[in-house]
Amino acid sequence: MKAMQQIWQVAALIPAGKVASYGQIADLAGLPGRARLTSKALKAAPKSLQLPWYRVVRSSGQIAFPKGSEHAIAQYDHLIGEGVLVKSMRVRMAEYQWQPDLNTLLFELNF
DNA sequence: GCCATGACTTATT
DNA sequence: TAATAAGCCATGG
Repeated sequence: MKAMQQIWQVAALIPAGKVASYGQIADLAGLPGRARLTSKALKAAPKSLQLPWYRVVRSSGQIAFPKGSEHAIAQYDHLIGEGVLVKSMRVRMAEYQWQPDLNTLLFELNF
C-alpha cells in the first residue's frame, strides 16, 4: 500500500477533541521521520475521504498555516467547534495531543 | 543527478 | 516563548 494511503488511514482515526502532530501521524503509519510526507498526503487527500486534517498540527501545537489564511481560519474554527482551546494559533499539546490505544490502532488498521 | 521547495522537527540561544 | 539553524525527504524542473 502506498505511504500516503497509510497516512490517510491513521489520520482518519484521530478522535474529535484531540489533535496529532505531522510527525506523530507518520510514525503511527510506520513512516518515522516522514512528517513532511504527512503534509503532502493531507494536501493530496481526496475530499471524498473527509479526513479530519484540521486535527493535525505541528509538534509545537502550532497551526501550520500562516495566520489569517483561509486554511488557518478554517482549522481554528473546526478545533474550537470540537472543544479544543486554541490560543494564538496554537493548542496545548500536553492536554489535547491524541494518545492512541495500541490495540485499537492495530484493530482499526486491520493489521 | 543537482537544486529549490514545503500543511515538518529538533536542538540551540 | 520566540527566532535560527540544520536536518529531513518526496516532488518537480
